[in-house]
Amino acid sequence: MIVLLLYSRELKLKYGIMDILMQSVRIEINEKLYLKDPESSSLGKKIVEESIHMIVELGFDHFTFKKLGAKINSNESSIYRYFENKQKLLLYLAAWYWGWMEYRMVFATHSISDSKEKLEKAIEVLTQNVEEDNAFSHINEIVLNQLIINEYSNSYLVKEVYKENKGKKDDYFTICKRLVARLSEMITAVDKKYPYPLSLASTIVEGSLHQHFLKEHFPTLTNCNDKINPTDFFTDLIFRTLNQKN
Amino acid sequence: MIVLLLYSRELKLKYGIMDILMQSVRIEINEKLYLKDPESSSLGKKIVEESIHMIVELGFDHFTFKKLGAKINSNESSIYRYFENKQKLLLYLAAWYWGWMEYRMVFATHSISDSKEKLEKAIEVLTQNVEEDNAFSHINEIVLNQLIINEYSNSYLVKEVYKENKGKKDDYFTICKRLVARLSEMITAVDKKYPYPLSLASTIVEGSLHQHFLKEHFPTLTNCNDKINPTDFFTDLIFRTLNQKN
DNA sequence: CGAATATAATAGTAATACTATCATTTACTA
DNA sequence: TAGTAAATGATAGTATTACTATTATATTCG
Repeated sequence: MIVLLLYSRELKLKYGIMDILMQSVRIEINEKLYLKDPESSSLGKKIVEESIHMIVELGFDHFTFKKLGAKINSNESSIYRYFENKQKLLLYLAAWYWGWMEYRMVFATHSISDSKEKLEKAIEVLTQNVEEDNAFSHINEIVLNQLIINEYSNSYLVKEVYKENKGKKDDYFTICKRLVARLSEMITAVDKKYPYPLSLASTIVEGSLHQHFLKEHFPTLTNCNDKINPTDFFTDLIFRTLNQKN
Repeated sequence: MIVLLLYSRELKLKYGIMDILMQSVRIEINEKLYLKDPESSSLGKKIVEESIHMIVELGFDHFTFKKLGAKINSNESSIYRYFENKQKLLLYLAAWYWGWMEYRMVFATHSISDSKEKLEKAIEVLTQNVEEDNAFSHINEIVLNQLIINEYSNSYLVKEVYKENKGKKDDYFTICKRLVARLSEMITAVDKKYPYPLSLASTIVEGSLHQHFLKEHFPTLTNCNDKINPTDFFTDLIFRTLNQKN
């Protein structure tokens, strides 16, 4: 869930309302993903902040707590007090990412009453490349977006997750599930008769990451490039699909 | 490429033509993926055969050459003579899988002249769950299909691949690229004006794996289940999308 | 100021991902 | 059929990883 704090009138005047909101948004994350809340200390924040850069740089496989400790002038053992292991840290980052995406999607679509427009906006938010960091949170969203594009599958392919937590596995993905459910509802609002709203929603969410990945690493497998982006492709796809006159 | 050997008339009578073809099909795999061709010896075949089962059982992360050696009554060091490391072995298996899919797709669609029918058949072959093993090759295709569903992303997310092989990285995926290109052409044949045939093709190919994965591990994120399968979803999606009358 | 708490430093363990060496079996050839 | 090359097996060894445990040193807070 998202927690909003109240800010003074002065602050609201100084920054825009969106910025204020961003500043005060806190993305709530499943407690089982950490041992000690990284938001509760400056070391914790540094761990999260720097791990994002490091995973993007080295790839998840070559990322270790020891290397991270060295980089932030801290110690391996200290990092272990925040996260059980690096898989949990990755899941934490993924949860944060989905929470943030959900927040942006809900925020951007909330005031739109036309269902088509609403869905269009949602797709835009979900499939766009993140190009601006809100600069309030310690998390660099641009780099985090890159991380998720590169490693997203790791975050749910780690067999640990669903072996360790039989029955509870879904907990880790509550946010992502909620996001897909919301998108699915928007699809249904546009076309009540469409029979696969959930599959279409999950295809948009993960297909978008995939197209971004292809664009970067295997450009011959996609039409996306500097000019055409995944948003164009998916917007076109969804509106061709819904409300057919057959 | 696919190599066909010639068989005697007797054999052709004994088995059907498809079976014969299957028996004589050999999927050619990039030589850089192995040190010694595993098809060239019984040990090599055992390595490939048993590794598939083991990776599905343990998950790729917990799979090791030592464990595999124990299982096939061979030695870690012997396996290293066939494959540089387990990542390469996974890439080998993925290459085999895509080669086999391409073969099935080409075979199944070759004689169809109507472009819609052709595309429909291709989608069917690519998105269906593999339920029958051809029983000729030593590779169990049902289990391999399961492996690819579980671990496919590993096979191209391993940073090694595109760090080690800058510029050459695509080589490992030639077959997959060719498959997507063929599918893309079939899409264009149905609708010459459709602007994203490559993206649509890659979305089908990887989206199908993803839907199979969700069906199994996160059923609330998909409409696919025992009755509805990814083939239904994608067939519907593609034919709604192409040849709109707008 | 003292006590709790957080962090750092160090050491140690078991597993992994290899490499190297040498012994043995098998296959092939003169 | 002996003799040799090639394939495989057995064993050992190394560096790295993913931790756990222990103890020492800061830092914070009542």
